[in-house]
Amino acid sequence: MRLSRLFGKRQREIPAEADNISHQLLLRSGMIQPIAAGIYSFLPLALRTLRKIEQIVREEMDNAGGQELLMPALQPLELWEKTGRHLAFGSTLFTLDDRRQRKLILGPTHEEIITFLVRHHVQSYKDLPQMLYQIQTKFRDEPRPRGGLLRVREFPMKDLYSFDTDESGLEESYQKMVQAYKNIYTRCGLPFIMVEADSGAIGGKESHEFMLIADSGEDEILYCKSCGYAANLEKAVSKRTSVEGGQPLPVEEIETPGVTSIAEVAGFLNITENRTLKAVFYMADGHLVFVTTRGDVDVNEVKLKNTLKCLDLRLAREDEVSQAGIVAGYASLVGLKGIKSVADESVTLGSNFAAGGNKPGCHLKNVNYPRDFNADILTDISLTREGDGCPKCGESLLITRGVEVGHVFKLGTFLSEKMGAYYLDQNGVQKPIIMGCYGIGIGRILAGAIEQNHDEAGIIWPVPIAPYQVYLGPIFIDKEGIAEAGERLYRELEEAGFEVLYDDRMESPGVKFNDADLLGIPVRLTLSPRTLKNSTVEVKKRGEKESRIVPLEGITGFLKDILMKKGS
RNA sequence: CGGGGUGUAGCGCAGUUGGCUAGCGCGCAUGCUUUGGGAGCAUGAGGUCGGCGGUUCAAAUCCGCCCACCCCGACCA
Repeated sequence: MRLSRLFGKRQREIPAEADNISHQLLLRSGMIQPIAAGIYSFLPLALRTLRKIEQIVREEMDNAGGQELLMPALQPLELWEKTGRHLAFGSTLFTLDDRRQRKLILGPTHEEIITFLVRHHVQSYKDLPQMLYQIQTKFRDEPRPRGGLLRVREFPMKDLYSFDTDESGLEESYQKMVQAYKNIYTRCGLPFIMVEADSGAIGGKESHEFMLIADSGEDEILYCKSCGYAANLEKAVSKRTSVEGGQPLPVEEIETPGVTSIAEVAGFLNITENRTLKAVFYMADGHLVFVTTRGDVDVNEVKLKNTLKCLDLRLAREDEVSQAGIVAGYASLVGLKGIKSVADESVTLGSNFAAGGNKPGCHLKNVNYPRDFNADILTDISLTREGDGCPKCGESLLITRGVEVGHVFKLGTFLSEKMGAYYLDQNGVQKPIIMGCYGIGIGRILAGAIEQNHDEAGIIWPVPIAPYQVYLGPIFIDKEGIAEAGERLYRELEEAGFEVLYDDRMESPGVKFNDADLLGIPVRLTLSPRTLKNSTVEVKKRGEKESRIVPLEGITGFLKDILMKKGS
């Protein structure tokens, strides 16, 4: 490709709207163009990288036993009403009416469609297992698109669905996909981490996410250096530790006027925060829920939401709390009746806690579980923090940020049951098909790759997903045979099978070098009167400081070597 | 949806106590001179000042309503 003809202008200045690095570089390099919030055009350069990522994904899916197909983006809302998932997706679902006022949606994912398909084409255990996938555009009306391609409303995604007869089959499919995913990120040249995850709106049981480590990532990951445990913040658990509080003593009332927060209570009584009980109030699908934890523990709202099995969860407003007869600042579960309650396990890990007295200006000392209070649900709803003990080995957990570029779920049978996707087993017994689903955000890999691989000057593409492998930039192109030599070399490289971006522009060296750096093509070739005189060319790898002079004779072999080399 | 911010040429910005033909840098076009890390000079093209309405002799500038986009939070590949 001739740079003079390449569609998509590079920009010298950082676009004002772009805040994070991949967004800035994608815009500056002329790879994407926004048209509305979270909606972008992919220009030729970006599309080449996208296609390369897709190809790697496709090969790994095929290798793992997947079959590619293509489902419609346009889906009847009816299908979603059948599974009830239109409620879980809520207004994230793009909806529209056709000319007969039939409700349609733009698919945010394809479990409904694929299950419908499979229901019609699978009858017997002999038809299973199956792994079906597609690479297709997904639509999600995200509440807040952000970060360029990191979070958008229309995006290309690979989604594979597995169908098995039993749990061990699902486990096998799941492991095949995990391995395929690992292969994909490795082949793309992108360091990743696999973490335990919450399954969110998709539903289901076990779930893992694949993260590209990057500071701009939206997700927080807790991980253990010594045993390898890693989990998304919303899923992470920690080793729970008990607080020494001594033998249970009789409950005692204390006057605590104006003392409401945990910090104030602890200070007033001269005890540590983990010797108190915290009360937090949520509205779950419109109902007030009393949530209590030990004073040093924060609530993990995702865990709480899963525990309550509710669709909508938010902190309750003051008026909602007082309407329920609760005295904010002095509340506890001691003697409280008629309100749904959830307690974190931490309330059992200690004794003689300080808690609210359920009347203004009053707290209780020596509150003990379960002697003095109980909760409808006792479980882990704690927010794990950096420094907490690893649940597996007890070492201190570390925290980092990542960009989620893949997510695998064990779905089980709830979708197949709702959609009527059954098979007959060897004994002629009808059983629901066991499902798994596996997604990769192709466009997000592109953005994540830039987040991971850049410097002040621009992008540094890993070779396997670079839009072009070689940037060929003759300088002083108007001088003694340079243009001709450039054209000759361009032709030679293309004939040898290299993907070459040929900078045929009449520009100063500085302009060309800066553009080459911005675009991040892995290898830069510079042809100049100086090098040409000795029948040589200057070769510089994008990620390296030093360049070297190489004879034109045999240049294709030389390039092959450095492009193949690992880590380049 | 809550909180914050911004809309003036392709990009980055100035101008906003109302006042002349709306400016600057980059980029773009033409010409000459240049050229190993974003060259110089000259000439030139390019604007519904986010939109609608109002106030006024006069609005980018004041008032009202609306829209769009960005950032922080609740959600996700």
